[in-house]
Amino acid sequence: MSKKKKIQSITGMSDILPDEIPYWQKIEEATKEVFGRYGFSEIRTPLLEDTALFARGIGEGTQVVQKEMYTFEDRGGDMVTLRPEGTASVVRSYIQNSLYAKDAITKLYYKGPMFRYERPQKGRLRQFHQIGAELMGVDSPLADAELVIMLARWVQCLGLKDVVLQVNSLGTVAERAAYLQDLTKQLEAKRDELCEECQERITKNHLRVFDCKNRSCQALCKGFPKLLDSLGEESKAEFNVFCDTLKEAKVEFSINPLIVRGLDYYEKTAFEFTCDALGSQNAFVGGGRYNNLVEELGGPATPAVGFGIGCERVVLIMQAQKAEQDASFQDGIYLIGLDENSFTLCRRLLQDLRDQGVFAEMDYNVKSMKSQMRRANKLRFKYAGIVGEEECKNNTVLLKNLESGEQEAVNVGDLGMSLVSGG
RNA sequence: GUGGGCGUAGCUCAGUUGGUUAGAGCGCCAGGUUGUGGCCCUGGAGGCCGGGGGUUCAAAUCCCCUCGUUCACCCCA
Repeated sequence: MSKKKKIQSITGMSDILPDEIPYWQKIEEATKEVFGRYGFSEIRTPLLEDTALFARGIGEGTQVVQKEMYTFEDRGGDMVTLRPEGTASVVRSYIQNSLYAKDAITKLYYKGPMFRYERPQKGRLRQFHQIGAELMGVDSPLADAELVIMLARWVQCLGLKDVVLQVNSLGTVAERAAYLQDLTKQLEAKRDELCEECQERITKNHLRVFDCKNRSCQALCKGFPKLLDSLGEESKAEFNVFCDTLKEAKVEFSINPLIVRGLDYYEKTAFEFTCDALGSQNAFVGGGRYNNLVEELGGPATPAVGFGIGCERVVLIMQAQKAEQDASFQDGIYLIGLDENSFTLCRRLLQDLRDQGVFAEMDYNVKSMKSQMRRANKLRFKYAGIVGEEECKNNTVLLKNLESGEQEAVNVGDLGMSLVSGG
């Protein structure tokens, strides 16, 4: 090992190693398959955007914008930011490329890394990956429900267990503003009885008071009005349609009036998928409706609904719930050359087999048979192809099935065929 | 930004009240007589005990600082 100082990855930015890749590929396959079935097309946007996009889109006052963005000045003097979420970029692209002109309804999904400067913990990294979808051009609870149903099927497709879906309605911007004003008044009246943290929340995060762990705060909360109860008739009716549609599709959910979204643009429908396998950060999907964002970013007034999936969190669930890994043998052949001549023949054979579509491997140096056999077994190859003096002379390969232990001499020319048909 | 836990071999961890050449299991490599893997046996490589400073005759062990990591708060996917 070198004595030079080791360089390691940046805090909160981790490698996804080969062992973990199968989970990621399953997730990506399920996404392409399920989202495609619901009419969503993939879109890829840059990781780096004008800082103003997020400041305006997510909300100047949010914690994400104020404290968590990777923002810096580029060489030309412009302020740029590594995207902390995907929706703002998609909406920007939607406007910039006039996607609204192709059809009144636009369905897009994306996947990729996001960046937030936070303290890492279980299920939270500084570079993390999200899969998200946006349905633009429709203001209907049917669209909201469609997304949630799609997600439920996606969860099913991945085989995730013990998943809980919680839904809520935040009301329209006007309804929420009126409610918050009322709530603020009531909170102010009881200010002295609230804990220190909640006193701060009065001005910053009113709704968070509801899930304060402090017992006296909890007791007081029972007396405060709930946002869901204060909605107007229309919002309530829409929320009911949303819930009924989920029920029709046999999607189980519970109504949680405390579900709040952290980004400013959300209104009306809000939802979260959670799983206890995740620890403290237990939500792996969060989403909701945002009817003002497109206009806010300079596009035509366009209602929209969307969600974001935290991929690392999904991987955590899959790992926690994984079934026993089967250590079965995989199709393919490991070639073993016992001497220089045989080894050279094996190298040629290796290339032929690979060209025929066979998964084939071998060493780069002639080693003892024991050593080569051990590696064939370690890599879980179903077949070993042994070549020594005898085989060279007869132009054959001793094909050994490592699973059964049986072996037979096969003509070099027939090897590819017997592997393809017999494998 | 705040608080707690943990940094000893590639991995998981032992290491007694400070006391010789710092250990185990797994993994890796090589052998166990002629050309046969897994199981078993033997051997080997691999550690400035995260880094720096201090106390001491003596520090992996005690103290301080620092870095890293992890969990939680805040907040979020």
